[in-house]
Amino acid sequence: MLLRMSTTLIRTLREDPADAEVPSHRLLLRAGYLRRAAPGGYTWLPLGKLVLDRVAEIVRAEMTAIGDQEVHFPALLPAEPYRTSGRWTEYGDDIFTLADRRGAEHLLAPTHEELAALLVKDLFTSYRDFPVTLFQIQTKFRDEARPRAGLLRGREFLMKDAYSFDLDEAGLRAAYDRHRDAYRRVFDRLGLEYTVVHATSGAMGGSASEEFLAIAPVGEDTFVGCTDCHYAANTEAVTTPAPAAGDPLARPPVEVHDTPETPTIASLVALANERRLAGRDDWTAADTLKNVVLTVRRPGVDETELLVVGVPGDREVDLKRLAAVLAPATVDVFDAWDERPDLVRGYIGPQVFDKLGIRYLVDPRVVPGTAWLTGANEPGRHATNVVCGRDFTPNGTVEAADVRLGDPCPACVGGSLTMRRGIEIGHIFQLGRRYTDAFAVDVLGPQGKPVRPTMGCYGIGVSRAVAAIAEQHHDDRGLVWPAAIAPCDVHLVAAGKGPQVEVALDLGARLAAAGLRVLVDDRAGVSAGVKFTDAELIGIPRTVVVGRRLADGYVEVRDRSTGERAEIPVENVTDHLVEELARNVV
RNA sequence: CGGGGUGUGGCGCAGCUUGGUAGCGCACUCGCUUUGGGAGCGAGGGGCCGUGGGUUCAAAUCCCGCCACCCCGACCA
Repeated sequence: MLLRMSTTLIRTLREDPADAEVPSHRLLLRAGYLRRAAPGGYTWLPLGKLVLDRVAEIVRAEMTAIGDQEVHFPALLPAEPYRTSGRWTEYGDDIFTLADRRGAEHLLAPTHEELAALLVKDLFTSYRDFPVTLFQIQTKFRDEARPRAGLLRGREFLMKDAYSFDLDEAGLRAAYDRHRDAYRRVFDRLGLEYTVVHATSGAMGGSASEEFLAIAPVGEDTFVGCTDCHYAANTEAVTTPAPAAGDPLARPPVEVHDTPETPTIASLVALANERRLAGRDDWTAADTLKNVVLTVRRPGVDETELLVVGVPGDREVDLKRLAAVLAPATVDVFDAWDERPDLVRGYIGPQVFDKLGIRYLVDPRVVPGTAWLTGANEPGRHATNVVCGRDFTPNGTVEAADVRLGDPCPACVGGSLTMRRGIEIGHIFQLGRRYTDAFAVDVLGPQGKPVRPTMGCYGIGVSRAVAAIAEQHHDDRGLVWPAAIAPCDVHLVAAGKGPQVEVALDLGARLAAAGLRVLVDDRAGVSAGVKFTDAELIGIPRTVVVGRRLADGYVEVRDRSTGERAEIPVENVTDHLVEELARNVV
């Protein structure tokens, strides 16, 4: 392959585009890989398309290597299957919906679980046909509330999605593990530094789920790791170790105190110490029980219901974590205090929820036998020694409290949590039978009885992976592509007023004939300096300068990543580069 | 959806306070010179100033609405 800069649709920008903030977006625009064409939508220019295709090809190769079969579903779909599965309403505003000329409702698919299940139902009738996994690489559509950061969050993006079908749990686990391993090979080949974290399954439903996060400061996902062990999890999926339970009946009785003008935890703790409530002057926010009133709305239902979450007073309720637990229901902070005079704002205690019929969930730290300083459900009054399991009984526990640096690791003893940010580049799920149930996908089993397959689904953000690679592989001069996905292997720069352009084109043709992908900067009237800076911006692994030493029979070979330069005789260049390439690709 | 910011040739920006019909750098075209780290001189082309309305003799500039983009938050396989 030989691309000539003089004729290819490449236009580098000397300055940073004003509306591109993150490095990948800025550099992909500046170096001529992308142009913004629509809100959250980008045109891939020739260089960008080459990179995107190479990434997609690596993904495809690893998927087919584990026996997945490539198909291609339509992106434009009728609403019915999504109504049947419930996702038409669950996905809500994130789905692009449209009507055809007869007014029939359609959508632009955000993913294809429904279609995969229907396809298997359509074609397979016997247990002998299983297991099977289908995959496709296709443009996906989501009506993101806020597209941002170029390719990192678009409304239209390229995704590899795979769907496995197995007859039993063991088969599903095997398929899941097979994809987990394949994903590691994909991201290793792409040159990404990443981590695999436990995740929540969100609107997808199902049980086990892990996310692959490319580590980058601009990532939108915060994940935690452990200082001592291999534990890693998305913040939403972190579990809190519960303290040992005590005997609720061994605690002193509840005392109610006048605590005027203490609607906040800080003011309450200050007053409790000042007045030595319950004989103590060492109260801290962690001794208090904060009760946050929320409203929960189930998809497709108009009415909301009240939910109160109790957390130790030194923690905030992390709505993101709570929403992940409650999904697909959505949650908001309650603010209609006028409508509920029985809830005394700032002085709410859990003693009354049972009577009021309000659902009450607590942080795992609130175990039976723990005693709390909390509201007395009267203005200006709080109570001490309010004991879980004696004075109130929660309806369950919930992971809603914020996670902090230094919190104890849930997987080992003695480790503490660290926090970093990452870009979600892959996500794998054990879905179970949600979709096969929805469409009654049954096949004939060995005893002639129907068997219902169980599903897994596995996604890789292909276009997002390009951005993630750019985030991890650049310097202050431009992009520095790993050899496996660079748009070309060699960037030939013709620098000089003599026969350099002609020689460079000739050399380019020989390199291309030897199987290399070549970009030749054959632009006339462009100074050497401009060509060098453009080569650095574009970030192809090797630059070959055909310049002033040509007269002596030498060209210069530069390594974009290390900056190393070597003078090589022209006649040896082809062998030299072919050999280097072979070494790099290993 | 809430808060903040910005919309002026392809890109980066000035002009707006104090209305008078648009300018700078880069890029682009032509000519000559130059040619190993973002060249010089000369001559050019390209913008209904995001959009709709209003005020005014006159609006890029003042007023109102809308749209888009960026950042923070909410949301989000």
